[in-house]
Amino acid sequence: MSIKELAQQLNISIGTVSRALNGRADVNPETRKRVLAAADAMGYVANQSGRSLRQGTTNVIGFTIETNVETRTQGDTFFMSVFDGVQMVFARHKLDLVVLPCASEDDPFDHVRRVVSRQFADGLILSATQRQDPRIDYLIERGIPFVTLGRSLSGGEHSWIDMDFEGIAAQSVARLVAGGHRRIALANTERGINLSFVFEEAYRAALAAHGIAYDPDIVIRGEITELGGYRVCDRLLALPEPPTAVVLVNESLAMGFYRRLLDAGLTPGRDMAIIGLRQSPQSRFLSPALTCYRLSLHDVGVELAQSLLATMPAYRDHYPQGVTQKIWPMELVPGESDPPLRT
Amino acid sequence: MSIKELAQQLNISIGTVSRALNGRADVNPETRKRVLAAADAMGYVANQSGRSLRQGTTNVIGFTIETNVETRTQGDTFFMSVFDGVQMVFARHKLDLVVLPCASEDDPFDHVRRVVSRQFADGLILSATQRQDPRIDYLIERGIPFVTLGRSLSGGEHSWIDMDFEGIAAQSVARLVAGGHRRIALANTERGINLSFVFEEAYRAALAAHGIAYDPDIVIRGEITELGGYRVCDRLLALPEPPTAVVLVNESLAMGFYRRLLDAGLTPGRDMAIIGLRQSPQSRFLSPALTCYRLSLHDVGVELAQSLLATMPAYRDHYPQGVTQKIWPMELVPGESDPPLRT
DNA sequence: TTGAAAGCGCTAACAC
DNA sequence: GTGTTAGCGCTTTCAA
Repeated sequence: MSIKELAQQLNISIGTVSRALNGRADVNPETRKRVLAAADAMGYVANQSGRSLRQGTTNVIGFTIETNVETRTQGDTFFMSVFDGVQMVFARHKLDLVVLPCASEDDPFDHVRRVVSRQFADGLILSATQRQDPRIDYLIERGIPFVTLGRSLSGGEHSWIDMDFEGIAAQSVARLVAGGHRRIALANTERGINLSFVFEEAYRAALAAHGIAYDPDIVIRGEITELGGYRVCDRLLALPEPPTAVVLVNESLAMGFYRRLLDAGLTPGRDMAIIGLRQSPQSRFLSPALTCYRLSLHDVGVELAQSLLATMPAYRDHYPQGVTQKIWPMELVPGESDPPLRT
Repeated sequence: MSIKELAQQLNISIGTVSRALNGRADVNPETRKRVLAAADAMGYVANQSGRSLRQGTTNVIGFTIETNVETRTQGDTFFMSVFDGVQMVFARHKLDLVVLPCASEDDPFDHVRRVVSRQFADGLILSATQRQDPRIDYLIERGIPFVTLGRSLSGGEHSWIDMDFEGIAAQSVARLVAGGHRRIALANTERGINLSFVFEEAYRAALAAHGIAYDPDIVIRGEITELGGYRVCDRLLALPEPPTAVVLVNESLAMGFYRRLLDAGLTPGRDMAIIGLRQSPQSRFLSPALTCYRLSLHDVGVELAQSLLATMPAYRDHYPQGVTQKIWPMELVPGESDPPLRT
């Protein structure tokens, strides 16, 4: 079912059909009605390749995600909600969101390069930004509109949205210090992803602000999974002088952390204070309830979409915000996992 | 950077360039080398729209998922691992996997219709199959190659892969009965999705096989989330005669279920035996460890990809398996959550 | 208000 | 082994 066939059915030229379907003003209302009715009846929808070739735009926005171990074990929860917010905005502009998973064997940079060079999408949303991220430089160089979920040292004037890791680290440390804790560990992710650096820096700054010396022995890096949490706790407990509190870079670690404490005959919270990161369906059902931080992932998705559109000439008018570089605030959800230190 | 420019650079016709790049035999090895080198140097990659328009194929496979509440809140991640397996197979054929999230506000049928009519993809993988699923009939009618992750009453001769819910239900009930349980509840998902029916039927059949009467009061339907599990347990505990064991349609329910028992001063396992569904990162860290079933999601992805390719004329030769209708076996992972009934 | 026609980038059929 | 060219479906310019 091509526009040609549709035009033949109607005894109209294809040009008129195209104009009618695309809402051009210079078309007889009567004609338009006929065209729309026929298109609907015959289930006609414009072929995207033809349209893209002609217009040079795809009406598709790509969202790259990585299907590595860490995303695989916790990513669905996070991204699905973000997608939903993104789509809500795109739907208004008849843009389609397409998720481009980068296979674990594949290199994220090559992946983005392939996507771009095949002209898959008019714009991109990148996740899992690295501290130095060649994808960002590449997209800038190629002039492809994009926004990243996560900061990076690469680029500069591009749009990004990131969570307020500084705020979280500062607030978590302050809360623990107020509870009498001085020996506060950090369970971090492995180096590479930018969040790892940002979070650790903020943690160090927060310690310094309270006059606490940084001790590398109680900064443990591992995989962001339940098992990773188990192992981190294991290493902390094996220290000559274990910490009395820990700040987790990701709430997925909490479950394994709790379990390791229980296996050692210790009680999470009472024997070691724990503050997680994002409130998740799981963290609410931990016992004791995990102290963590709340944000609306749906709203993050909305903001991502709007920031991207703001950088695209065709949509700039609707979103005159320009370049967006936003630290997303998160709200403390006090739990029972970080009581004051018993003296 | 188009093929035309590339050809001009090389002083060769675009036809030859095209043939060289596409690995045609009738091209001078010397010429091919020059073309490939130039393409690489200039970062040329064929425009997908032009190619699609000409060949009528996109080299893209779409994987539809739904970003509804259950997928969004489900703790563990199912799809990322499946994607990874799917991509491994597609990479061999230079096919790109693209995930098409259906927004929670959108209708899955409309969504598939849009995807198809815009000729986005050469083939589709559908998930979250409904008992009656118009998407299946539609794809068959339109002759679009597809495979579903999940059975359905719709269609017939199409390919699908589904988990062995019958086997799980039968094995779970048998295990509990062997432990002395007779009053075995079922925590099911809400009606609609086909798995709900399949699982419940298998549960009833298993009860019957052991001479146990079906009691609708202990079949509770709710949301597949931690909170859903909490609520299911709540309702079961409120019964005049609570069950001594429960079979969960999804392991995400387990965490809330455990929590509700603990809140009531009961011990999961000892006071109520629990068998979950799939082994997930979380279920391994529950205490007592959840008895559940294991499968390789990566392998499911591989099988999905192969089944789809087997139905596509262009790839049929590599995968001569024809229509695949496969019940995926799952392996029992005994935990401590379903001890024998104390007498 | 409509029709005719060019041309987006590409591949394949055909001519040489 | 290479060049030429038609045409995939569509939008848009230009002419009527």
